[in-house]
Amino acid sequence: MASRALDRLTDALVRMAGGPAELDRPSKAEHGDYATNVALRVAAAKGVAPRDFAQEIAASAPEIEHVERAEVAGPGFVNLFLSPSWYAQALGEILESGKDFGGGSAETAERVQVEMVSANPTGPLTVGSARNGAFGDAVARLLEFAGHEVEREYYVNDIGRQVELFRESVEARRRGEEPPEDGYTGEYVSEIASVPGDPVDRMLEEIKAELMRFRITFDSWVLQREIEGEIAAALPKLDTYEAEGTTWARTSAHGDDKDRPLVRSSDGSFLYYASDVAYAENKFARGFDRLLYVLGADHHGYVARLKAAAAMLGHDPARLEVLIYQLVHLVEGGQARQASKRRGDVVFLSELIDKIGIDAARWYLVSRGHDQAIEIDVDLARERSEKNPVFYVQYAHARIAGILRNAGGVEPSGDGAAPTAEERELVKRLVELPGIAREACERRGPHAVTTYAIRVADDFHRFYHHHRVLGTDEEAFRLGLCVATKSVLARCLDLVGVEAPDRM
RNA sequence: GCGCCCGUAGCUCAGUGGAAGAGCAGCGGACUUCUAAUCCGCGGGUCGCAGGUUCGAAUCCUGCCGGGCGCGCCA
Repeated sequence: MASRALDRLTDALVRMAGGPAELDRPSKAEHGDYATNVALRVAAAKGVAPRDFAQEIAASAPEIEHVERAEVAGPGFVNLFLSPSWYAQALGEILESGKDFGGGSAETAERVQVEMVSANPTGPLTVGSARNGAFGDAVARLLEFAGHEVEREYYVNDIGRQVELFRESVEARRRGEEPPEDGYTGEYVSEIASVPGDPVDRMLEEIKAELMRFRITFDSWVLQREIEGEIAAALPKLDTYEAEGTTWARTSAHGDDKDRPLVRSSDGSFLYYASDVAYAENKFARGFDRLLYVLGADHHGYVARLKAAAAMLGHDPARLEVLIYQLVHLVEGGQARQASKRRGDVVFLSELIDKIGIDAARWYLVSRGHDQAIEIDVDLARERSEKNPVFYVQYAHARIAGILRNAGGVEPSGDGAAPTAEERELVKRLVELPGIAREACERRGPHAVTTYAIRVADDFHRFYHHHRVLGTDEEAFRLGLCVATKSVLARCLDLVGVEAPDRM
């Protein structure tokens, strides 16, 4: 947590105790506004009993500005009870910060490249690619909000066996013949076949349009064809040897579990790892401070070899970061559907969007930890779309917009005489945003944002139900709460690429 | 066989050393109101199992069980 109002409390406790302090929100109201473990953390180092030390802290805590009283609890927690002045200050600071509230947490701004989606142009985007994009784009947005400069890139595998197989499959269809062995057979193959032109070019255009519809815009598109020409220059920088009639990269000496072949024995053409190396070198040469690769769990074996490439090329492997997300499994009609483009038995992003909408799709795909497999029951996702948490959060935003539309000339303010329980909870929730945004960014975990947004909406709906805003003695303060809450909700939604409607 | 990931309420999942949570599903309540797509209440747990570290473990370490993904000339 890192709002200024919170930081000042933490700093004061650190000075008082002479050691590290953390503030937590207790689950029970009788445990105060905030609880600190400072006595537990420091007592051991000082060689005193935790509870005794906690007593000392609790006794002098009221000397800290805005601390009304303090109690010792459990093994040595200190529960802090804050005065109304703290809430006024905290809310005032949020209003003052406006749209910037919670941002700019980066200590040093970096140039970061996020390579994501990069699906082969051999078929429409699947829900797996959608998770890649929703996750990668949310991470990119978090990085930008923290103050980093981000470039989004899509790597197009426009050459190689798969795209040739795709071309042959389409051409076979045009001639009315059976597709080749292991060829592509989906319905979309027929559609591509029915219009003239190169199937790969056309597929790529469809992917670009689909991504735009999904609100993901790329700054650059790199073709494997272009990288291929840089392989010859990159390979000499590697640690290689000849064996079995081919050239190998000694990646096992750099953390990989086995070496990787660079050249195909049969015809001397470059293999995929050679392109990986050249592409990584190409990225580093563009001067990025950090390279993020967003890959599905079925590519987790790439982590070690990509880092090995960075090391062999003379770069710090820590600057090359691979973000792995678990796969998206689909269930429809009680049957699992495997994501395989070649068999054509797969749910495409377009189908998911048609059924549950862009907002729900983006929300749902980032709202779980990236290490967690997502199981989507396609039928159920549609039926329950109105109960999707995204609507709950959007509704809170729209409700506030409604209040603000009806508001007269009263100026929103942080000053309130004696905030009620619901108002206190809401303010404490809002001041969490900076910490949530920073942690979500540093851990590359945007799902923390959606989890937090639900809590904010929860606290607001509760406040709304218990207290009228307009035409009350507390109108200025409550309007301030509304403005701040709307801003925080809008920020959270934007960070995951979901719209914040003013009306629903 | 080896590597990565997962195992928390009936279901879907948050919670990476500090007092076990949310949503959905179930049951019962609340609309002369700034939006009832909301709110209030109730029930529900050997945090996969067993050890270890620690004042303190769902969280860290070891082993095991169960599930997912992957394991050089495809990308």
